[in-house]
Amino acid sequence: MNAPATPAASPVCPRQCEACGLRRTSAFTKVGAEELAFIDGLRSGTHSVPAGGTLIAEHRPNGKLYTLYAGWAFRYKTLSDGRRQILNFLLPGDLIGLQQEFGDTAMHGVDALTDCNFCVFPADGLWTLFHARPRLGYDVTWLAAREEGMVDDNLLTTGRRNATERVAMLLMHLHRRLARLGLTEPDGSVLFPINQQHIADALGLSLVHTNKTMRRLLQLGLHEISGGRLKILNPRALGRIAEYYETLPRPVPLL
Amino acid sequence: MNAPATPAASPVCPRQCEACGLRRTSAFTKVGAEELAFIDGLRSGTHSVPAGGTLIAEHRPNGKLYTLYAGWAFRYKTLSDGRRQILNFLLPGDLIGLQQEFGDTAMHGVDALTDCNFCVFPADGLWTLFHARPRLGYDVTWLAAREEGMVDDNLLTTGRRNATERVAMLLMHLHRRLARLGLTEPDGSVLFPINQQHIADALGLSLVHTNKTMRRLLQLGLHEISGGRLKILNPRALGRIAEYYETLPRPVPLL
DNA sequence: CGTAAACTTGACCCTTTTCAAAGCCCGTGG
DNA sequence: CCACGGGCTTTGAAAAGGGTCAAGTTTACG
Repeated sequence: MNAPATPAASPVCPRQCEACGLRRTSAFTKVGAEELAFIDGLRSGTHSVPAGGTLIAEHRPNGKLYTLYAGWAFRYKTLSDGRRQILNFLLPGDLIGLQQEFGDTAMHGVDALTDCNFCVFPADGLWTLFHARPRLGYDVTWLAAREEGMVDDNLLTTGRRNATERVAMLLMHLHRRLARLGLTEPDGSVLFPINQQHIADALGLSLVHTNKTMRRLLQLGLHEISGGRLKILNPRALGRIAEYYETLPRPVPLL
Repeated sequence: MNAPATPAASPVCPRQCEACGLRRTSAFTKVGAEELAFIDGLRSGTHSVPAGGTLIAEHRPNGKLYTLYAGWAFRYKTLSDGRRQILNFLLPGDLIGLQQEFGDTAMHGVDALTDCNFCVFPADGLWTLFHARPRLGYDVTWLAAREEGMVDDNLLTTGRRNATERVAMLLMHLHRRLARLGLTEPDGSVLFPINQQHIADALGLSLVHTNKTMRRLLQLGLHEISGGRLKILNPRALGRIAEYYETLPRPVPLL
């Protein structure tokens, strides 16, 4: 379907946006030379966070905006006694920090799952962007709406699906997103750098129950996880269980 | 704190945005005359939906944008067997339909809880708006980020809080939002046009368990619901249970 | 005053959580 | 080369929170 140059090939953000590995990908909307130059000018630098590190600490809003260039990360919120809810997983191309920018109630942390590289945009960059490049402003809103859509889905999953359905949903969802980024191996497997605790926290389940549920699915031969990679063996069955609907792939804006 | 003219006073959208009852309220950001005129020009009309009716049917995307002028509504998603998850409640001033506009995966229904009046903006209005009025584009993004923040909160609630905490959270959350809109009566009570089924669907609980949980809270004297009105009797206790953090009120953009 | 919708309650069952303890994988250091 | 330790996964058993079923009861309203 799509076999773009994998962004993982060179995981470090290039100096110039024109050399951006992500943009080569068919996953993102094409953007004019002028706009590209503008983005390049707006970008204040890059930042990298090692696996397990935190990009944004909860309750400590920072106005900066980031685009995840390479790696996996996740957004989360916690309660005072340590209960944690993962809001969504972040993959290359995702824009991070909009809520912070607007200094609203939305406070959440962002941690890296693998070594991550981010492009950094200054706090007041958005304002500039909206004025100078309405088209890009529109794109930002698009991205915001898209991310909200993902959280909506997670809310449905967490609120109304049972454990088996939840796991099936998560596997299908992540696999599809990675596939769209061209991050699948020829054998159909994808990198899967999250452990069962992350899955439990994303799905609102306990670790133990998550494990037992995944074990059951595993024994049914619906998927396979080993060596930090995930392979979906029976997408139809998993999709049916999760009531997962494929949506037509569509290029996504990239800041 | 704020005692603005209640929008509910005249529940029908006025012809001209300049006469907008909502804008009189201290809850919304002031906007220049030019921008106001622009919004007025953009607005293609008004629409009203009776209590129980639906503004947007699930899985049937319509490109229009709406601003809820008066009334209560809610966004939801359902599974094929009827399980329903309410994503969030919509109160006056909320912008509706961004996800649709962008035609992404985010498919959800919007139903009216009370008789509702909406201002309608055409499908391609956003594009125009971003180009002609960057400031308003920025506002739209702000609203999108704010709504995502609310869904984030709901996800934490549904995924990691127990039944009692969930109910406490919902009551505090709605009461605060209404208070900010100036929709509290002198006695501190607010309109509360939702039934226990709605609460259950918003919190990811069953109807029966929701009832038992609310009954317990009621007997503790933490709140009071009758005649379609809610009064918080012990905000401190409810807030503590929910681990609810008050955020400083702040004017919100209005389209 | 009658009907329908919404709220309550009790009993029972089951999914999920909690607690506790092994087992496994792997990198480190002796 | 092997023992050791830490993180992650697996399992079992027991408890609990929440779901389901099946009536009632109250309230709203025509």
